[in-house]
Amino acid sequence: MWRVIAMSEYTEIEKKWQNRWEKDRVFEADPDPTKPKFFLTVPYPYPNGALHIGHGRTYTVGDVIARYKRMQGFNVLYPIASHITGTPILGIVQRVKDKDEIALEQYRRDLRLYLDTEEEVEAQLQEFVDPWKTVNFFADAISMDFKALGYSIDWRRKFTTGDPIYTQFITWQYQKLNDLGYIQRGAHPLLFCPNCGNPVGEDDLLEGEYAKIKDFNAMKYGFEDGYLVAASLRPETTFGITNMWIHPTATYVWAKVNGEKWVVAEAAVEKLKLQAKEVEVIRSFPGSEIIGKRCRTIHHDREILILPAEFVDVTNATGVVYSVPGHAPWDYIALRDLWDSPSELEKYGISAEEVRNIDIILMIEVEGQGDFMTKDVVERLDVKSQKDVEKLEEATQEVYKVEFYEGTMKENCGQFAGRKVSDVKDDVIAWLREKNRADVFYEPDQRPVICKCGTDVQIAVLEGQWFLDYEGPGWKDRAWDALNSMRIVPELFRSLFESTFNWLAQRPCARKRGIGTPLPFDPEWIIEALSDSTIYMAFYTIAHHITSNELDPEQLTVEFFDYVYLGVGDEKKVSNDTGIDRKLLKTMREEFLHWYPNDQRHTAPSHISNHLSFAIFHHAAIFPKEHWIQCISLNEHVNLEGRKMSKSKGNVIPLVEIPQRYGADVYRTYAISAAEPASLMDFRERDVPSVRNRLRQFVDITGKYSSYEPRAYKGKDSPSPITKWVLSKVNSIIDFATGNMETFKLREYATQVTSEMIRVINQYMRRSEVPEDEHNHTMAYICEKWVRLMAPMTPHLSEESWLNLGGEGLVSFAPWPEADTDLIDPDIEMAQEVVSSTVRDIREIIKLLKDKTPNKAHVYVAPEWMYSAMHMIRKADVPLMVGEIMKLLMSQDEFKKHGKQIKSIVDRIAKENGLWEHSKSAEDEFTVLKDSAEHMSSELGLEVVVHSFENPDYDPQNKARFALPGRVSLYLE
RNA sequence: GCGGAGGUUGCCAAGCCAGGUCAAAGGCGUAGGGUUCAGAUCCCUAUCACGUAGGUGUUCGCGAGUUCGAAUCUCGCCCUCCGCACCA
Repeated sequence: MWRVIAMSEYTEIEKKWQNRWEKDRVFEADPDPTKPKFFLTVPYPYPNGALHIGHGRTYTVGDVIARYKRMQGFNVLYPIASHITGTPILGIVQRVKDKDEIALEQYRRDLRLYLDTEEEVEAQLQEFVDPWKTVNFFADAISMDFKALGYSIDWRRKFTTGDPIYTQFITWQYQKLNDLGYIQRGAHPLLFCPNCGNPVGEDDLLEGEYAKIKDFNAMKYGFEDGYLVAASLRPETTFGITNMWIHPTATYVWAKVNGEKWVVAEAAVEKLKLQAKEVEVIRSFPGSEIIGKRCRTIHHDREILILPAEFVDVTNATGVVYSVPGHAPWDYIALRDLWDSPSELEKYGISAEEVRNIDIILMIEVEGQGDFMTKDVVERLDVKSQKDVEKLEEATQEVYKVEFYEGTMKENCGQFAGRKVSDVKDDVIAWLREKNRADVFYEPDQRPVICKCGTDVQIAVLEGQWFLDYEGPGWKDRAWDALNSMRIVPELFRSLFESTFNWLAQRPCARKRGIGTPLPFDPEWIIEALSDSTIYMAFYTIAHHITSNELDPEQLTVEFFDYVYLGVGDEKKVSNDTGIDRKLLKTMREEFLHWYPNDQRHTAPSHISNHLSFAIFHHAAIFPKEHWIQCISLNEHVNLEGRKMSKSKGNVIPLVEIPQRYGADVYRTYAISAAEPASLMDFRERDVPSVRNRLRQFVDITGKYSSYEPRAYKGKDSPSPITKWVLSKVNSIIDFATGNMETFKLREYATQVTSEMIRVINQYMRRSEVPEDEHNHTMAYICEKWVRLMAPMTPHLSEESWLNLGGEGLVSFAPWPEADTDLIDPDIEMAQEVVSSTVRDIREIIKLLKDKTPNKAHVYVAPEWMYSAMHMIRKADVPLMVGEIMKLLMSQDEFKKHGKQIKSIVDRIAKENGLWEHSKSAEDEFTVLKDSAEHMSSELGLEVVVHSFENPDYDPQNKARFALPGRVSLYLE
C-alpha cells in the first residue's frame, strides 16, 4: 500500500542517497574505454563567505546536465575546486585584525550558518587572522553545501589556486605564454590613491565605485616658445577652433614636461606626474597674465586669441580649453557673453572689436539639420549664459550625439574633409600624435572618486606593468577560430563574445598584492585572479594523481607539464628529471588525453567579457585545436523577491539553508523550472509550495503503482482509446523533454516532466472506463519512464522511487528513457482534443442557458465529405482566400453537390484566418466521441448522445447541418 | 557613451527567429465546486469585456508601415535591466 511521505522524511531520503553515493564513490570518474566521455566544468567558487541561492542556480544547472549525460551513457566528469587568488581573502584577514565591527558582524552571520554556538563562532572568527584557515573553513562549508544539494561531483580532484602544486601549474602556463611572446611590459593607466600609493579597486572606494578611466586628448597649440596644452574629448573639432579659453583667476604654470615647455593649470601638475610624465615647474602665474595673447592653431598655424572664461574647470584635465563655438554650446555661449559685455575685455587689453571679428567656423555638417546646429539647440533650450550649467550640458550632449554619429567633416577639414565624423575621430588623433601635437591625459569619468582613506583618487600610469597582449601575433585569429567552431548555448550570447573579442587588447595580468602565483620571470608581481583561471580545467584531469601520490611541488616542473599536457619530451627523461614514476607519468598523460577537451563549460553570462573569453584565448594559445573548449552554456543570475541579492542589504538566502528550508530536490526543481537559462530568475518564496506539491504528487503516484508490472497495451491487447491516448502523450513528453534537454531549454524540460506529465496522468486517472488491470499496468509503465525523466532534476526522490519500483542499480546511472514512437499517434491525441473542446462548448452553452437546465446533450459529427474537403485544402496549399478555395473545391464533382455548405465552410476558414485541427475522418471522430460519451456525461452531469451526420436519428432543431470537422454541432434539451 | 537583452492579459512568465490553428501555454493569486471530521494538500471549473446556443468586441510599451492577415516582420519614439578591463 502506498502512503503520503511527510516533509521531514524528504530530508532523510536526501541524506540517505547522498551518503550512499559518497560511500560507493559512484561519481568518482575514471577513464573508461567502454563509454564515451563527457567532461563538464563550472567555475570554482570563491570561498570568502557563504554562497547563496544565486550561486546555486549555476551549479544546479551544471549538475542537471552532468546527470542527464550520465543517463545518456556518457562517462561524466564533473569536478570542482576553490579559487582563492587575489585580495578578498586577505581583506578578511586584515579586517579581522583591524577588528572592523561591521565586517566582523558579517562574518559572524556567515559562521552562524555552520556553527551551533556563539563560542564556536567567536573561536572560528579568531582563526580568520590566518588566510589559510579562512579558505579552508569556507571551502569545506561550500563542499558540504554542494553535497547536501546532491551534486554529482568527483571530490578527489579538488584543489585551491593557492596550493603550491597549482602555483607550479600556473608557472608553466605563464612560461608558455611568455615563450609565445604574449606577455609584455609597459605603462598602463589605473585608478590610484596618491595617499596610499596603491592602485584602488571597487572595494577600496568610499565614493565613485563605478568610476572608469576616460582619455582626454591633450592638444598642444604653439604658444611662445612652447605649447598651450588644451584637453578635449572631441579632437576632430580642432578644425573649428577660433580662440582659447583660460580661467582668469586660476593659477597656471609654465612647466617642462618630458622636455617640452607646456602651459597647463597648476592643478594638472601632480596628475601629469602620476601619469608618468617628467614635470618640472618653471613658474606659476595667474590666468589673466596670458589672456589677450595669441597662440597658434595646429592645422593651419594661424594666430588665435586667448580669452577669459569662467566656465573653465582647472581641476579637470589640463585646465585649458580650446574654443569651437560652431560646435560646442559652452564655447558659443561664452563667446556670445563676451560680445554682449565687451567691458570685461578691456582689463585684458583686448578690444571689443577684435573679439567681435571672430568668425564662427562651421566644420561639421549634418543632413537634415540647419547650418548652425549648436546655435539652434542653444536657442531652443533657451540657454541664457555660462551659468546655465544644466541646459548647457544637455545641449552639449545633443549636439555631440547628432554630430558624431550623423555628421560629416566639411571641406575646411583638410585631408579629413568629406568623411563621417564617427569614422574620422581615430584618424585625427593618429594624425595629431604623429605631428607630436597630441598626448593622452587620463581622468576618471566621474567625480568625486574618493579612496577609503579619504583622498581624492587620481589616474596613475604605472610603468613596468605586466600584461597579456591579446593582440599578440596570431593569437586573436586562433581565438576566433576557437569561438567560431564552438557551440554557445543559448546562441544569443555569441554576439557578446564577439564584441569582447573585438575590443580585447592588452590586459594587465599581475599586481603587487594578493594571493597567487608570482610571475616566473618577475616574482615581485603576482598573477591576478582572472589571469590564473583560464586553462585550469586541465588541472582537474591530473590533480587527484598529484595529491594521492603526494608529489612534491618541486617535481612539477615545466618539463613535467610539457609532457603531460602537450606530449612534449621523453617519458623516461621526464621521469629521471622529476623523480616521478614512469607509470604514473604515463597514467597522467593518458588521463589528460582521455578527458580533454572540456566538452562543456557552464556559467553566468557576466563572465563572458572576461573569464570565458580569456579561457578561449588561453586554450587557443597553449593547446592544439582538438583540446579547445567544445561548448559554453550560460544561465543568468537570480533575484530574490524581485530584488538583486546583496549581502550588505541582508536579502540573501544562503545555500546551506536550502535543504532544511525547501529540500534539495524542491530547490533544484525550482531553479530549473522558474526561468529559462537565458533569463534572470526571480526566486519567490511564495512559489515554492507549488513546486513541492508537484514533487509530492510525483512521489505519491510513482509510489502507488510501484508493485505493478509496467506494460504498454497495444495492438491485440485492444486498449481503450484513452489508454492509447495516455501512452501516446507520455511518449510525446519523453520525446519533447529529451529535445529540450539537448537544446538547453531546461525550463521547458521541467514543465514537461512535472506539470504536463501530472496533468496527463490526472486526466487518465479520472477515466473510470479503463479496466483495472489495464489501468494499473499502464500507470506502472508511465511511472517507470517518469522516474528516469525526473532523475537529473530530482535525483534523491528519483532514487527512492526507482528503488521502490525495483529498478536496476541506481537511477543516476539508469538509461535515459527513449520514446516508443510506435505509441505516438497524433490522431489519437487530436481526437481527445475534440472531446475536451466538446465538453468546453457544452459547458459554455449551459452557462448561457442560465435558468433552463438541460438534461440531455445531442452531439452531431460532420459528414465524411467535409473531412475530405479539409484534407484537400490542406494539401493544395492555395492562398487562404475565399475565391481560391472555392475554385479549388468546386472543381470536384464530389463537392459540387454540396455547394451551399461548401460556401459556409470556406467562409468559416476565411473568418478563422486558416484551417483548424480535426480528426482524420468522420468515422474516427464519431468513434472517439461515442467512446467518451460516458466520460462526458459524468463530467457534465447530463446525458450525452452522439449522432453521426449520415444518420441523425434525432434532430428536432435541425442542428446537425452546422457540424464541421473537429467542431461538432450540439443540441441541448 | 559602447555593447547586449527586454517591455505580453492582476503578478511571474511562454509565444516572436520560421506571420494565420493566439483572447494568447504554464505557474501564482482570486472565485466556485469536489475530496476531507476539520484545515492543509489534492482534483475539477472559471478568471479582458459583453452575450438566454458555441458568438461578438477590444487587447500583447507608444506611433507609423508592409501584408488578404501582425504579439510575431520593418521604421521611429519612450522606458527598464545587464556587462564595459586590474573586480572576483
